[in-house]
Amino acid sequence: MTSRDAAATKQRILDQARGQFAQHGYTAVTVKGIADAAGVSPNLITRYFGGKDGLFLAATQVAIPVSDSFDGERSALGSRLAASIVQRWFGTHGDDPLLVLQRASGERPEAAEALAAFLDENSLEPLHRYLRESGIDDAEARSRAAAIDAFVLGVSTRRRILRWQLGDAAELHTWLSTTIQRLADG
Amino acid sequence: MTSRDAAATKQRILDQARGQFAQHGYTAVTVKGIADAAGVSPNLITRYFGGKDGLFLAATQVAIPVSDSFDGERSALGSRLAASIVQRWFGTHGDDPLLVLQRASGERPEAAEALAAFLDENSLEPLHRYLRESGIDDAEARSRAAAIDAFVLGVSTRRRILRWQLGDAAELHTWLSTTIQRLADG
DNA sequence: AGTCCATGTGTATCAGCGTACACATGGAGT
DNA sequence: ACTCCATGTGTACGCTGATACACATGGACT
Repeated sequence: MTSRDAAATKQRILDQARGQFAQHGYTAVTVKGIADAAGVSPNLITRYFGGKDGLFLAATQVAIPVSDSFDGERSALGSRLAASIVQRWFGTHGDDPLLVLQRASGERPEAAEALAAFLDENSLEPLHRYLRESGIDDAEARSRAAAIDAFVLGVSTRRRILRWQLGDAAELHTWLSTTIQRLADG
Repeated sequence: MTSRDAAATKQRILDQARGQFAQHGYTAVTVKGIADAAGVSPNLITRYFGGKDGLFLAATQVAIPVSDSFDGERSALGSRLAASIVQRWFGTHGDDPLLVLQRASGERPEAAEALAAFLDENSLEPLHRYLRESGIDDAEARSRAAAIDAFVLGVSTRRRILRWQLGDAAELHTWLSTTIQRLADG
């Protein structure tokens, strides 16, 4: 029907793909399933993305968020990080490519690598640098950075993989904020 | 060949199944793959476990560890928990049914539920109770328990899903111990 | 030695998946 | 009005996965 707009159709397919991959991983998701959800024939997926593999690849292109959480006093680091996380979870529309990567990490080794690399670059390393620059000894900074990183990943996993119930945004912010601050200050 | 011992064969199948499910989830693993790895015809899986589903079910039966980590002073809680975790990771042979549950959580909803329930019962709740009994206000105890729980899950995910490198057992113990203690003490 | 059942295999079947190939059709440009 | 290509579909095909069915065989027991 008629909407005969290639760009929009592509986007619809991509959205549905991300949604299903984010929920069920790679193998368990079928091309036909995605096509049906997008209201399209399976062939279009082959045409537009070169096949299931290409579609998956396209669905995992992660937009790197410019994080300003690492500018400012350490006393408010927890608050800034918490705000950034809460916003990412409650504010963003559509499924997170990072979740797709985590879900598919067992079936596609490169997904695990990509996710690990992303977390290293965008969480672990910046944290480490920030803490060190705030006057903390290198080894200790590394240790605390790893703790915060693991904590955040754990919360994310609890919430998105295991469907955790954790109150509203404000409550979540408070909890994340104080916990992260605690880990940062030692 | 020749070993014609039903119990042993069953166990071999089960071990291989756990290994593959723990690595790749459910759908991506094939009955033939497990059978080959176990040196057996696929039919035996149908016969002994009633099919792929039954095998998965059998592979996720988790032996509940009697935890003594919650006996003792709070000042050493981190150390006791860390020891328990390290031992579980370095000491145990074979793959962890809990990892199977986590990996399959997207493809089999009941796996996600089972894992969440297990963590609630064996991590979150005991922690909450322990902290409260050690004289901490209820809401605060709940908050700290959730923090420790999420942190441990995060470390586990980083390590097992994303193949984290984190030194030897002793080093890991120290880090876990101090971090958990920090979260417990507030 | 002979019987019989637990233990295991070879082959066939059926369904579903990904995708290639031929075909339809709307709509922009002339 | 006509052409033509981008956009989309219907059908078919090969492959693989799970499992059902018929068959083989070792070894415990008489």
